[in-house]
Amino acid sequence: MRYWLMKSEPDDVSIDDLAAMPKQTVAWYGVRNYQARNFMRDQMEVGDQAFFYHSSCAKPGIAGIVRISKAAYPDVTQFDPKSPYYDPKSTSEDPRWLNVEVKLERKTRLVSLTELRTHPELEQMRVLQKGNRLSITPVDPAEWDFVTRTLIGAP
DNA sequence: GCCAACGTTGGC
DNA sequence: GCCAACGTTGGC
Repeated sequence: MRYWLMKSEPDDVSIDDLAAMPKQTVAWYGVRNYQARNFMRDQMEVGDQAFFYHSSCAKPGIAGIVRISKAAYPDVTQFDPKSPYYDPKSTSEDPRWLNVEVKLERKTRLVSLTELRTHPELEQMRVLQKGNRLSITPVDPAEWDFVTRTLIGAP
């Protein structure tokens, strides 16, 4: 069982959008980076928990907690010429891109990026490292505990 | 296999 | 909109 941080642009899918989805579940489509894909393919398991992180927006930060509800399978948007995530080099026989599905566990207060940066306990967190661009990053259990217990608190 | 050019990410 | 950092592409 592992912990993760998954970035989403709230203009695309926000924590409130997820809360409004049927079954509060959404396919994590659109990942077009091999390292992030490999995390989903090789390491993510149903039941893993992840921070739902708002990126590329006015208030970047952790907005909720989700759980992996379905293991990786081919991302349908790669085959759709109308999708911004279309990949003409990918074929259904040998799909290049995958997605898992996640289910909302709970919405949290917005723990901003600037707040995360103030805590020495989180210095090593992948998402805080300079130049980090990965949309899916592993979260150390100690970091997970610190954020959930100390910063977010009980539901 | 190298590496320059180019495209993307994402905070500010 | 800017720009640093990084990934990908493609010529050689």
